[in-house]
Amino acid sequence: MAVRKQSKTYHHGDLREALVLAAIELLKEKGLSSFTLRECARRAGVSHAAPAHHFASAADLLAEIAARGFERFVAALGEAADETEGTAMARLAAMGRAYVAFALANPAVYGLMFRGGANPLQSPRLKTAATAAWQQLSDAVAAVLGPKRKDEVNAKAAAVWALVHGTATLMLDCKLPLGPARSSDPVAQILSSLPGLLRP
Amino acid sequence: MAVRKQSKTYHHGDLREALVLAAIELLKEKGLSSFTLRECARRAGVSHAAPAHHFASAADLLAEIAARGFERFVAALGEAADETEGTAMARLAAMGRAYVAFALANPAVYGLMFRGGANPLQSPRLKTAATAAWQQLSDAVAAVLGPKRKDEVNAKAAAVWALVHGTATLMLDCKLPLGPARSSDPVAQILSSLPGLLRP
DNA sequence: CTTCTAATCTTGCCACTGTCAAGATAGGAG
DNA sequence: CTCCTATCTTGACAGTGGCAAGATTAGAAG
Repeated sequence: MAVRKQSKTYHHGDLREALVLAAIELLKEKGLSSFTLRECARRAGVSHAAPAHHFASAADLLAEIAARGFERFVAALGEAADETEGTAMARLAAMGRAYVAFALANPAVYGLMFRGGANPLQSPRLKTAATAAWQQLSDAVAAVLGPKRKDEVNAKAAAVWALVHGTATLMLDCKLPLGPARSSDPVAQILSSLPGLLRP
Repeated sequence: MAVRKQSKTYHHGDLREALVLAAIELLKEKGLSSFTLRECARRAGVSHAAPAHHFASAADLLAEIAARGFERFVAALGEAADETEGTAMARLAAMGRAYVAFALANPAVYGLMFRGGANPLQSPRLKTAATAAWQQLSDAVAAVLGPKRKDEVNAKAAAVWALVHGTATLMLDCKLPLGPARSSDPVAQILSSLPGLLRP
């Protein structure tokens, strides 16, 4: 379905975009492990060597998808913060929930964003988006802590990032509740101890 | 180097073990992405189809390695707890450091242990080790919290797990300090806010 | 409008992978 | 000693990513 353009024209018209969309769909269906450049070409209705003219390698296509994912990710965090009124802590908590929700809604893309291919965060575009995300979270943490030394804000922000990132990856990889007692909403349960993280 | 047994005997003698060792070395050198069953066979000095008699598939070999990794992991956590005298909190902190240290020392294996192959934690052996690890951490958390409802202990333990797991994966995947200010020991910096996690 | 250049796409190939099937070898029970 | 069975080898197959050479066409240059 979707963008399987099967026109009779020799030239596709917008192959690059079609490949990206096909790849995202393929990732959603089969996951990263069975992602294939040739399958993307097939879904775009094009020969197996056509992608080479738009992406230097398969990893390049995935890098593009990771970059787009990170940009959507930053937008989602921003929206969560903007839509939430109340204390700075409430905004931070909303961002945390948005963080995990994004990961759960886009498992393969989230995986690409962090452990993407071999060298992570190398594309300048990806690095820009990652820095923006970090800045958002760091600012939210600073707003909660009030006037503090920059070092301390950074340390706390890193801890918050680790907590939400760990929650997301555990949910994705292991269906987190390893222990016997599983809550109806394990994510909320974990994130409820987020405030405690921001005290000396 | 290592276990490249090149004897002239038609039968290897201990191929299964040799394959596991070769695979672990290969993972250390090249990482999971360029892991290859045929390369393992080559390093064990054996033909490309020989491994099939010991492992049903390539994923099976990796599952074996993940299981062994998880067992070493559980042992490392236990040692960290046993070697540490002092408060329950000190023991928990030591386990957290050991957790991250293990991940950093065995990046590929750690990756296998959690996001291993396709279906994670499916082997019974792996599941046993995972449950043991969870129990260790959960007990340590319970010792810190004192007499509490089981639900609360589970929630807090999950938060602790998420924090250390997130720290480990971020260190592995992104060289964590995304922000500008990087500490000399980012892990210690993050784990220093672990105590705050255990307060209502 | 014609021509021609450069981008795009196809076909065909290579080395490599995991897995299967069939034959070679040898260790160990009887 | 014989024979059975586990182990290992050889050879094949479909599939992959990447490269090279040719076909096709869009769009600029004249």
